[in-house]
Amino acid sequence: MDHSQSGTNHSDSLLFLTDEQLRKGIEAMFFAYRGFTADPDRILEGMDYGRAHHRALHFIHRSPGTTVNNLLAILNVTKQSLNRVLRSLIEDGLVESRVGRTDKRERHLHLTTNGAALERSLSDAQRARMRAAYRAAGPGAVQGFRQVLEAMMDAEARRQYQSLKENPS
Amino acid sequence: MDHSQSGTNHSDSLLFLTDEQLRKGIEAMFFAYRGFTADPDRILEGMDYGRAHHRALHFIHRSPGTTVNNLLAILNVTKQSLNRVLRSLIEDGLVESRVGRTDKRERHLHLTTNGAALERSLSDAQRARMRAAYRAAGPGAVQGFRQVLEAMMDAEARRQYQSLKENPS
DNA sequence: ATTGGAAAGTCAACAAGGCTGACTTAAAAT
DNA sequence: ATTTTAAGTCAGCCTTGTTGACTTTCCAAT
Repeated sequence: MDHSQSGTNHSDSLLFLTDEQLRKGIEAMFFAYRGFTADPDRILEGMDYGRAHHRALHFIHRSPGTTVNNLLAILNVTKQSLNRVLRSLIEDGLVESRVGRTDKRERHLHLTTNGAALERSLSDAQRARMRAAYRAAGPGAVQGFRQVLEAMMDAEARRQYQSLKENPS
Repeated sequence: MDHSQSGTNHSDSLLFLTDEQLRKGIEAMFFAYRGFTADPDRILEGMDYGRAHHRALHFIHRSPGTTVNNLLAILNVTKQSLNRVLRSLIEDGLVESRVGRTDKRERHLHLTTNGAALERSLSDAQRARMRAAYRAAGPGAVQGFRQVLEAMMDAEARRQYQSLKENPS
């Protein structure tokens, strides 16, 4: 790769993207993601839970009855890592694991009443921030935001994101 | 908070934001951040370094001569945590720590030639993805993306983000 | 000039949440 | 009947975050 221009190029594309513009985008992602996770993190600190538990609760809420394997594919962690999280959620009565009726090897995951309550308090906080950000940025910004994020995903993540999109619970 | 409508509200704002729209934004952040960090993570795996080292290299490159305290404020970690990372970078000759000339308690951080080379390979990869995402999303999307991210930051992070903005290296 | 406090660094101990590898059980698929 | 798949578990390791206690250096105010 040619570094003599540090990658800046004003001539070979539809957009004029300077390294400076790209770097601001990178830094915006870094600082914004911190804000994005801040409220749920605050709620969970002091409980025995962390961000990993939040993710599990979110996607079980999103796709009730999902299997462990489905969840592994979405979260992109090892089953040992997920299992530690799920075990504590099940032991604490926030998640229920039901043996599959057609395929008894599978475990189908559901939130209990308590689990749904915690998930809601976490997602309320996160939605409140997202709502405030959307409103501050204005209607036009929302679409651009989602378009850039979607284009930033790996192909497999985008597939998962879109299939969640098409399958609203 | 009233959950009877799960937070959906079509009447008290400029924007019509359903919980579904907000949740898609949340999931977009989750999947996109994974893509955002994927390329540098791949480069660093196998080296003794991780994401924490990447962050330090990025902001030292961004603000050469920054002090340890400045870096702590930006990264929002404890000095013990940062110190472990900085120590390995200094030992390996990627970062240089210079005693301050006016205030000798301070250490001013600079990338060495080797440090700058690694930082460049990391940021080249990250910029390439950001550039591709921007181009795929189109010119209008870029501004919306940045506006929403900026509005999503905590006040202090936004201040830091903007002061980096106003002070291009 | 002394002292108080800030900046930096270090040590020890710990926790969350990733990982690999090896292994079991049960059930489905071939 | 055998192989493969889904789930779960145990042990051990790594990175990166945390607290708390402590030292050294050095500026700045009294």
